[in-house]
Amino acid sequence: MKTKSLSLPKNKQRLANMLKALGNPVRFQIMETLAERQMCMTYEIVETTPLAQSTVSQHLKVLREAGLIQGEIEGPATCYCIDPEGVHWLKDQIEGWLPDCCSLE
Amino acid sequence: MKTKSLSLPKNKQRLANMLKALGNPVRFQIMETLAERQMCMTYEIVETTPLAQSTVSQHLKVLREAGLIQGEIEGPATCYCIDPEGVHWLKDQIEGWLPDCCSLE
DNA sequence: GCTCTTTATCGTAAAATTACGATAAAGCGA
DNA sequence: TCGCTTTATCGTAATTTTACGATAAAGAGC
Repeated sequence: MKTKSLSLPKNKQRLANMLKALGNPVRFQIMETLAERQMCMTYEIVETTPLAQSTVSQHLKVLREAGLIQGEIEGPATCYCIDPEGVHWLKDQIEGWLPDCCSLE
Repeated sequence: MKTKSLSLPKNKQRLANMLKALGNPVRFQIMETLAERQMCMTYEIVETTPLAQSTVSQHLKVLREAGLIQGEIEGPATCYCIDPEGVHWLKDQIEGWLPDCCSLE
């Protein structure tokens, strides 16, 4: 008994999706780790958390599908980094959001 | 079996909380309605959604507790509007977030 | 006083999220 | 080839979120 449709326009939907992905503290921290280190193997990200590998892998999937990170298979491992286009788009959207009230200055 | 602590610093915690609140499409749309109309009685917000009054009231509570809106009791009703300070703070945080990569130009 | 309107909260059920271990799948080196 | 490492996915349980109706609380008007 959840998610009563209420479809937003595609842009807003994408934005809300990104915000939701970032709203989880684990995923939020993963983004900061990736920003700091430029790129990480999955197992390195796992090491920065108290969580199981499978759990982290799922969080990475959420971030990937939201367009916030990108992963490249590299031998048996995967190398993740921030998706600069996605994050740029997000920042752009937020900056122009609710322009009537609350603009910066 | 959820929410393995992982405490973020207080600022980031607040930011993640706001993002989570905005990640829900209903709440996202409520923010836009409030931005457009400046202020709304609760029942007006309910009318903009297909949801029950009690459900909308809960969503408003989440937004209020995240510091994104403020409600003022006005007679038997409540008048909601955007919390400009909170939204300003959010925009500020996002703008300065992940400065190493992905800065706007 | 009584009724009507408006809203928040409570109790609840349904659905989604989060987490884990176990299991695949795929590359590397001996 | 056979292990070993690394990762993604599957099946699952626990928790949280979302939604509703019913109920309280509080002001306005008669």
